[in-house]
Amino acid sequence: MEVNKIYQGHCIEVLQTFGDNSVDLVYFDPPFFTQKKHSLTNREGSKKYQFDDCWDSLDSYLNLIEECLIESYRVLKNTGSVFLHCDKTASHHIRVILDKVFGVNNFQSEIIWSYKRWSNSKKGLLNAHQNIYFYSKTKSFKFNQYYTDYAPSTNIDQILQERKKTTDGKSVYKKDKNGKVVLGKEKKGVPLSDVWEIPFLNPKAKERVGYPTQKPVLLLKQILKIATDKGDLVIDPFCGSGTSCVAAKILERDFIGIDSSQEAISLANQRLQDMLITDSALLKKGAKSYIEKTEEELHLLKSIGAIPVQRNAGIDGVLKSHFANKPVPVKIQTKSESLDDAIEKLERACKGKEYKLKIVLQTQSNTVSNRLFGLASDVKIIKSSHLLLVELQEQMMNKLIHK
Amino acid sequence: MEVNKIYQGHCIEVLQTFGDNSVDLVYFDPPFFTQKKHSLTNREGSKKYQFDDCWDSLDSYLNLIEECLIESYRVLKNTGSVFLHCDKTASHHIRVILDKVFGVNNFQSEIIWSYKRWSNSKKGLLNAHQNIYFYSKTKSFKFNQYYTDYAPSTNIDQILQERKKTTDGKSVYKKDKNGKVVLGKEKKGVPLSDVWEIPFLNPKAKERVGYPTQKPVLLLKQILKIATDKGDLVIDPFCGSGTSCVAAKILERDFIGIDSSQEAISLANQRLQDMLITDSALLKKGAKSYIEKTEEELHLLKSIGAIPVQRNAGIDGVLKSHFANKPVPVKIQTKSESLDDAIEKLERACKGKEYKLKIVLQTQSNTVSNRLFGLASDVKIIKSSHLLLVELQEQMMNKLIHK
DNA sequence: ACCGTCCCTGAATCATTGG
DNA sequence: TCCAATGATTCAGGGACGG
Repeated sequence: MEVNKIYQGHCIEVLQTFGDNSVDLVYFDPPFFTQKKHSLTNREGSKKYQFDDCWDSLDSYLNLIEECLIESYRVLKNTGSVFLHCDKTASHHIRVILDKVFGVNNFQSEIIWSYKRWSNSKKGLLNAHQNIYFYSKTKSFKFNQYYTDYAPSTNIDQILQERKKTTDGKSVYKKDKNGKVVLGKEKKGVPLSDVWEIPFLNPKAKERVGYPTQKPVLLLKQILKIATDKGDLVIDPFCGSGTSCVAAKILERDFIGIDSSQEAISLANQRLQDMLITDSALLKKGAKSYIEKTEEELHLLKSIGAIPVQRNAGIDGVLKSHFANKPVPVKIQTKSESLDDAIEKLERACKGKEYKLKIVLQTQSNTVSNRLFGLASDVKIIKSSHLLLVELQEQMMNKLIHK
Repeated sequence: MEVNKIYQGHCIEVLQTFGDNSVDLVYFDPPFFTQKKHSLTNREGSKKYQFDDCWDSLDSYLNLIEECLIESYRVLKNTGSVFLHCDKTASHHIRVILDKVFGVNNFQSEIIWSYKRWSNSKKGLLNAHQNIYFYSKTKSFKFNQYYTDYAPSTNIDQILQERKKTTDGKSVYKKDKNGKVVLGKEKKGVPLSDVWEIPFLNPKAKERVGYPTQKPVLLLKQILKIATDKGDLVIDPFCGSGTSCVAAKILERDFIGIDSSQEAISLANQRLQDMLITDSALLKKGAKSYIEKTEEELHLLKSIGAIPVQRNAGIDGVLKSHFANKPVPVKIQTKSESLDDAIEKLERACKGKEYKLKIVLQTQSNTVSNRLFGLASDVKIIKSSHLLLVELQEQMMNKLIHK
């Protein structure tokens, strides 16, 4: 059989043409049993891709999955494994099948792909994850240990210090004769956990090709990295728009894609030529880079019932409840700002918008604003409780001194 | 049946004594199916023998779960729901049972409790989550929507603008005839998602009591908050060390715990008793009940640079920096308290201690204190920024009306 | 009870502007 | 020309509504 190609056909029939023990990884991303038709138009609006995820019954769906998994099991090498991607709808039934086909003891992990996404008005909790089941064919499966950064709260410096036991059995940090701490051997980081926070493919991302249920390349790369080496063979029996194939090509793994839809295959082939991958700014810079407020500012905002605003200079928050049917923007005076500066910045940020009330939270005990006199401004000043406290203490101090 | 009590016995037998449609929430945290560990412990030693007596087979384990779920279903009100906490070993089988007993359509969410954990040297991915299945008895289940912060990458100032559809179906921001953007209605925040990152143990509280599978109180509180109201009845048929009972008590829900082990029950009662002892101690000082600080109070305290103090009726926090070489106690006026009440409580709590400054944070716009006149009290009143805001808005409203 | 259609959301990218 | 700030845009997937 030829690798690095996408085959058209029913996945079981195509799989049957492959030999035993020849594949390193099966990435299995079947329809999720949503009983819905999924359709999406591509970016130019020229083509509409859709696939039917409607089934006669749960049993007929599960039968297909089972047969396909049996074939997958057969073609896998002894060091191989399967990653089965599904969502809450049928995950439990599918895992029962996986137990049956691969064996309970070859269950390795339930990977949770978690993401933030635009919300909706559902009663209940917002859906924000999908499940990936990781089963190996045997105990001697291939696994590349992968280390992530330490949690931000971890004191890395401390971890790097060497430790010793004192005579009374306590563990303390070792110090040399000059009293300096001894740095220990290199630590690799924390082993990758089974909860993966990877951004959902945003509607605006160029990586999107218009195929429904498209997965981010990043997710597939992570799977391929931990379960295969360069040159290994990856099979995706429901390849759809071919994300797994793209990831395999990037990481120099061989791949075989299978899909029943000719349209999907053309699309996947197109992607393999273009290799259009956008790297997520969010992931590159980190979610923290968007946060520009200090803890104190956040507490102050929340204590007055405001939602923090991170992406607008001049506005630090918006009150949850409107005033006169309009939102109320809030600006916190910074240490280096005069009250007038703060007011001006807020005014500027509100240009072109009809607010009925704007708030500046005064945090510094400087003189009263000059700007407000004689001006018909709807900016109002409110002193922070902390400022009131500081002013009170100053007053009391003065009294104590004068005694 | 008596509430706020822990019963000893087989969960099914105890459940059978309860009436139909009488319970608001069942928190179901069964023992893990330890069939696999059974053989492991045989090799390693006799330490874990306590677990291996339970189950002959997976089927007998699942039978127990099923019977117990059937009883749980019976006792639940139509607005009630069940939260079933389980471990990956048998979670899929248990969910099949849940589908059977509660109905596929009453599946609401698979909650992922994810946590950071110390790494081990296991081959494969680090286990860092557990699953909680949320099923309701009927469609009209009780659910308290709970809103969280927007993602830092969201431009909230922008999404407050109203939108409209153009003739060609695109969504654009609405503008009035003067070219100004039109501001839309109030936003509450983002609905809580089904992935909950909660630390294994609350780092601040000395929560651990030594029971093997103890769950953090925070996790249980979150469940109770979204699925019950004050005064509702919560049942935990496998209550173990009684975390759910503790959470229920904190949040003023009624609870019934059931466990077969007398040891577990003593432990759970001990935990509840500890809370009671604190209560009675507080009663002597004049407190009414165990009060938990709300998030608002915590933000208020932190915004003025105070450290929250738990479980002291007269003092809610202490300032980080001393005044005149003495600590400064802070009390927040509660909604139902008059300013004088608050002052009196603070004074009483401070009796016998030489503070140079005591602060009451006024949160309600009631009349000025009478008590302070003519009294040489060192209690000082500071208005919360939120109160200042509310007063300002009232003033402005009055002006608008009088025009 | 069951379609199809429309409306509403907000995360995060892309596009444009401004310095 | 480059960078940061911010305005514009997309679309899954709920609910509501109408037939």
